[in-house]
Amino acid sequence: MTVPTSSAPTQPAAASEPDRYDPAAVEATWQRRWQERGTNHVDLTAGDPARPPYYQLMMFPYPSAEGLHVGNLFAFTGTDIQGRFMRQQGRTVFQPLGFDAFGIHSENYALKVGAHPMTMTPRNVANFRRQLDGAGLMVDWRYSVDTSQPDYYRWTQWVFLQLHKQGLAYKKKAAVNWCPFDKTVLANEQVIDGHCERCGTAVEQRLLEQWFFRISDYAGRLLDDLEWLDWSETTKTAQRNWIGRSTGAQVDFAIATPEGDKVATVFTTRVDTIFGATYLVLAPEHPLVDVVTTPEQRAAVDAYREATARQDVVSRKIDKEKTGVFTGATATNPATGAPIPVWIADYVLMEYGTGAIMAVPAHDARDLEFAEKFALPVVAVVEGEGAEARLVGSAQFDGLTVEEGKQAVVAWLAERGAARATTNYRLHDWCISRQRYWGPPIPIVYCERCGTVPVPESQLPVVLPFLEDFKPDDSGVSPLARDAQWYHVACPSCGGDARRETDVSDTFLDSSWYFLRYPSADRADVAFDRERTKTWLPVNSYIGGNEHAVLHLLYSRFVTMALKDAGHLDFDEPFATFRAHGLIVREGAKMSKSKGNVINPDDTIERWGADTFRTYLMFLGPYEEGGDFRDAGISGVRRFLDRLYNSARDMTSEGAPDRAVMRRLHQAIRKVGDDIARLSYNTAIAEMMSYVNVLRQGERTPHRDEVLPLVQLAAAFAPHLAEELWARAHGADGPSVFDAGWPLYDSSLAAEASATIAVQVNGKTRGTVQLAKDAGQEQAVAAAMAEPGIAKFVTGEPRKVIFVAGRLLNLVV
RNA sequence: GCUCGGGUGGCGAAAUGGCAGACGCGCCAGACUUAGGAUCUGGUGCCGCAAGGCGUGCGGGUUCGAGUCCCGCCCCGAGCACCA
Repeated sequence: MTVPTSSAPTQPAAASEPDRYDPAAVEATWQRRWQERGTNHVDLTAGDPARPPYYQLMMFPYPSAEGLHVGNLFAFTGTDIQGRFMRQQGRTVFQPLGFDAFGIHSENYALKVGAHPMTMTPRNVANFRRQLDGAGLMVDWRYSVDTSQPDYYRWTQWVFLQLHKQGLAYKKKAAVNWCPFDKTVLANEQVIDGHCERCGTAVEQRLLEQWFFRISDYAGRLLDDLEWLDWSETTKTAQRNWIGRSTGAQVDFAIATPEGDKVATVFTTRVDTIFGATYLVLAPEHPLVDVVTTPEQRAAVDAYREATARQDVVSRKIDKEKTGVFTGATATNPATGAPIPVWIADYVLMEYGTGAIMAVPAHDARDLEFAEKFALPVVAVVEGEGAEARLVGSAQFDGLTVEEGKQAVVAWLAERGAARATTNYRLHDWCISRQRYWGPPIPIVYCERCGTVPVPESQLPVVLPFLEDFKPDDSGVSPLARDAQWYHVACPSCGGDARRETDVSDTFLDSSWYFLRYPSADRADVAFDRERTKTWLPVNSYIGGNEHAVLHLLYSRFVTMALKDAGHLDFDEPFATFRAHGLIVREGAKMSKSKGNVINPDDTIERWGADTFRTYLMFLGPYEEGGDFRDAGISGVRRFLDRLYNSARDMTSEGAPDRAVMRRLHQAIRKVGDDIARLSYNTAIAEMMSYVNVLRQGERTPHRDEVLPLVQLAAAFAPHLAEELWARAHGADGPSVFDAGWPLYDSSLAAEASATIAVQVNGKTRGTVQLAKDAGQEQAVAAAMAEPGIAKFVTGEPRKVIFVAGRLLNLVV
């Protein structure tokens, strides 16, 4: 009773043999049909008010030459299930996908294999498309992006100009992280433990002119919104750590010099300990150092400053041994009036706070280490630990708690104009300059007469020229400078001789706004269309890896806020909901090429089928925690899909469905729906397996009404198989199973007639009794006492009886 | 050091304070088979013949009842870190 649907020849089987699930044939058929029928196409006007728009976003991949990684597939499948499920729930789902094709990664790979990124990238993208379609993702490719194409990066450059217009882009000569291997500047976010995130080389300090974005201006907003954003807690925590708010106070210390008093302002989070501040430390680069240093100390101070300047960023932060030099100057502690010495030391950083601290060695480990090394006084002003801590030796503040002390001391100092409460952020401005080739040229022109001139929007894109030799060098200048024809340009302002900015922008700028582009990807005249943006954004649901918790997600939020402030958007936050998925490992170990334990999706799909692969990836463990891919386990999922297939093959429409089976079905409808919605895919699959076991119990012939709803439940996980079985039941030309809705849940059908009650005696489970659903305590006790196995533990009258209807009875004797 | 996660059978894992181990892998036994690395059925936390006892990293506590809540530790993973 099956409708032959596959154009691919099925295995020639003996007439007596029933047909078997053939994933390759089913998947080829449906991938073709989806394409022919435009099943994955979405109407971006979202014209049907009964089907409200739902923007489901997945993190677009970098199209590597190696092809799709299982990690990609794990991420995409988990997102795809959400998108397909929402479509079944009646939403108009937009679930686009594109390619993050620019960047050092591609460029380095091209250099390594002697290829050119401009020719290599389209090949890689095509291979990714093939693999992604083979995995059965519900993607509307009509709205895709490739960040390395001029029709995309034209608008990346436009985004730069919008930020520039607002004064959020600026150039400064700065000590930057320089990777001597990749020969480029790295953002702080790309330096891991002093090493380049990409190649692992130790990062050096270099002074270069760089373009920065003033993300630090947005630190407060970026932090505050985390309060209400519906994001994975792990991601929010990572962002909070990164932004690093600390509240405290700035305090002014007068330093005596021959030209009169100078003021050194320090930042402290422990102003309550000011009575214990026994010396002052300035960062070596602090502008006051020159002013306050005495002639006797000048030589020592200069030598120390020079040594610090020579030191690279890495060793300054990693050498924990305290060093420093006395300036010869004396400051006055504004709380005690006592003279305290002024030192310089490289453990105080110019970039953070005010570049100066008051040292309280009694209550700060770093200050203590320094004080001990240089024999500076240590004065304790807090006694006790934690909540018990009280101020001592602090004049009128004695006896206050730390918190009370902070308030009182800052207020007292503020009265004399010597202090003010402030907030500091650890977040640094975002350096977007890259002295590399494979990225969008920063749209700036330098004119001798007009200075720094932004390229007019009408002249975008500034096209990245094809450079035969794009290899970076040690000059600190981008390879683009070598293309004289490109480099020399007429000033857009005066028409005179000018030269182009040769830096390209950071890949993270490309990806900071791609979700805005998707709905308008077909538009050549605007970055993003007002109406489409209004319909589709903010993104309803974003799912991706936590490796982007700070970089990509923070930058996207910042750029969105900046574009909003410029009047281009009317929302602050781009992603209403974000969920971080876990990491996938294999047999307990991280997958890596060097270990040779990488799973090749092509091989796995060929062997097991895409539907089995998808479902198994989701079955490994909790989606948000990741999972362990064990090769042996996949057969269980395949067995499940086989049984689903066989159930549909064998099902009958004669007679009526079984009541008990239908009860289990309705319980499953509810649980699977709830579980998918909360990304608990592994338990959703377990529930379906459990139901199939009921369905096939004793090799019974299942009823059509028992089987088809299961096909719908499984559809998001195994879309090809579900379409096939659905089409066989409803005709090959009928609507897609994804437009057939979600099976109706009927709580009266799901309800159990009787309940199994656990009976405990003194909290130990001694047995169970079967009771009517609405049975009361008396009936429960009577039933329990009628069981000899239970009654023998009950001596005399129970002292107390705990009864939880439908669940448990506890007799306390 | 600070901030988050997480520690449960042989393995991957389930469990609104209410029968710990659902579901799957593996394993054992059986059925069907010329065959089984196919399929189906049953079993499978540990100790014990059994009755029963013991079991969710360790130690306390709250509760009629704790994997779950509280306190103190230990271990694993992630983020931040001379950030004042």
